[in-house]
Amino acid sequence: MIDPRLLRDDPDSLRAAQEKRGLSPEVVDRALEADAARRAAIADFERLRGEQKQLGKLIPKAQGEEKAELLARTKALAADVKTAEAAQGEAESDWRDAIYAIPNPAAEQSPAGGEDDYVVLSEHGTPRDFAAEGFEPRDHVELGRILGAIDVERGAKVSGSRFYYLTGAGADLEFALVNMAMDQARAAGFTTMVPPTLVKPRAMEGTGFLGQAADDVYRIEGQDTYLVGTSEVPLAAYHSDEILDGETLPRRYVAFSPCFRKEAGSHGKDTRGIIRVHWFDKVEMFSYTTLEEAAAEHDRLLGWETEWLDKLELAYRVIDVAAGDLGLSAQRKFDCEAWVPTQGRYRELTSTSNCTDFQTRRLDIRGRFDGEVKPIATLNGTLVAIPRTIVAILETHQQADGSVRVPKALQPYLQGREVLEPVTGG
RNA sequence: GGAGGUGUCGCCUAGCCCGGUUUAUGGCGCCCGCCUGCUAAGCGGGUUGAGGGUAAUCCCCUCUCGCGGGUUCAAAUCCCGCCACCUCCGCCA
Repeated sequence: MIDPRLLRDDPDSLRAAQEKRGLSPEVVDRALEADAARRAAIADFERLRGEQKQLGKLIPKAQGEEKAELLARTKALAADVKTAEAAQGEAESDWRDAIYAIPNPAAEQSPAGGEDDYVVLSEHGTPRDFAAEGFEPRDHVELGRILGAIDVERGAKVSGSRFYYLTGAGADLEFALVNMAMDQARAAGFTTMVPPTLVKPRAMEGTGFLGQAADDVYRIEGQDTYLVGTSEVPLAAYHSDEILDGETLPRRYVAFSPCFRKEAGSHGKDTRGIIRVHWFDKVEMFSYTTLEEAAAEHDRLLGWETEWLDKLELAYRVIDVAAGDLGLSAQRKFDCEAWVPTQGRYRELTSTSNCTDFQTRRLDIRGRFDGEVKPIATLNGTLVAIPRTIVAILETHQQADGSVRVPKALQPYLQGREVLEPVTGG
């Protein structure tokens, strides 16, 4: 959630932030009204409650007629207190709903507009020129079949569309990537984690995935729990209701977890292959730090992502995602998009977001600094999302005979293999 | 899944049976001050968090004894439901 003080002190900045995202400023006015109503309800309740407590203290000392009279008065008052308390509760929940609907205002540097209004920050490597090399590149589905690495037919047979099996070299590739990613993160000082991926509503809502994004989330039938779409959720909720010692910041965690996404509303998009799937495994970086340090930490996360992509010898670019495409929680977001040869375009491989204090306010996470309790920031960044990374590696490093060269840095994690060779049968 | 037990302001703990004088006791830790060649000890004070009033870091008020309801003029205390943990039984990778 946004800082309630900001709503009261500078609603115009929030209206402007809504405009920048291409959204209506109406939610701001609704929240302002709810805030006023809430404060009035609080004052009302507290006045009555205070009176009740004052009178209540006199009762044990009173005797006879005086006592009877006090009891009569407080009895009447008790009903009013109850009514006022209920009204306050309602006003609080209206206010909460209103303020929860306001997204994190985008950073000043974030470009205004929607999905297509991103700004390219940098380009790394050069897309391979297969025409010059004299052969037509195969797409990852074909390569996956040749290498015995990806089985989408049987994935669909067993689990439905957008599911797959990683087999043989494909499965080996996943473990290699995960281990390599974990090693990189560990070396950078991250604490490794394997988090739960089935979570309560609090964790989901706290990270901003139950608003408009709820359509994309799997809910367990008959149970108030959700499958997470990213380990950002359990990593953010990890410290919920805690006050962290400021001395221990930044706290950096790296988690391996499966991710589940309904991909509602993306019918017809990326139907071929494993670019867009309902389940995939991912290694995710997560930082808790001070608000002052958040932007610098964001740059560091991006640095670890580019270091990773460089080691995989991929061609990619970094974009500054536009305000309207940030999602509820992020204040700024960088996507790393790798070149996918058979698509002739860049596709998102990793992404890093600065959520400032938006999630920590919802999850009641704060820091203590020289005795003072203050809000802190959370940031997240992908190190490796398995299927898309496999797509980029296979397509980028393929050779004319259908084999795939293994990037040098990855070789030690693949039993020293330098090339993935085609297999026969299936 | 069944039975029993436990959940108090950082940690430990008193209070709960018998509701009100509890602004929740005491210890440890921590902070400030005093004292003391230094250190330790000793003495005094402070030490949950949130929200509202306010220009306000002073002050006043409300909420906070796992969570949510209920009873009552009044709930840490009585009643109901839920959650977590522990012990035992059952089941199970």
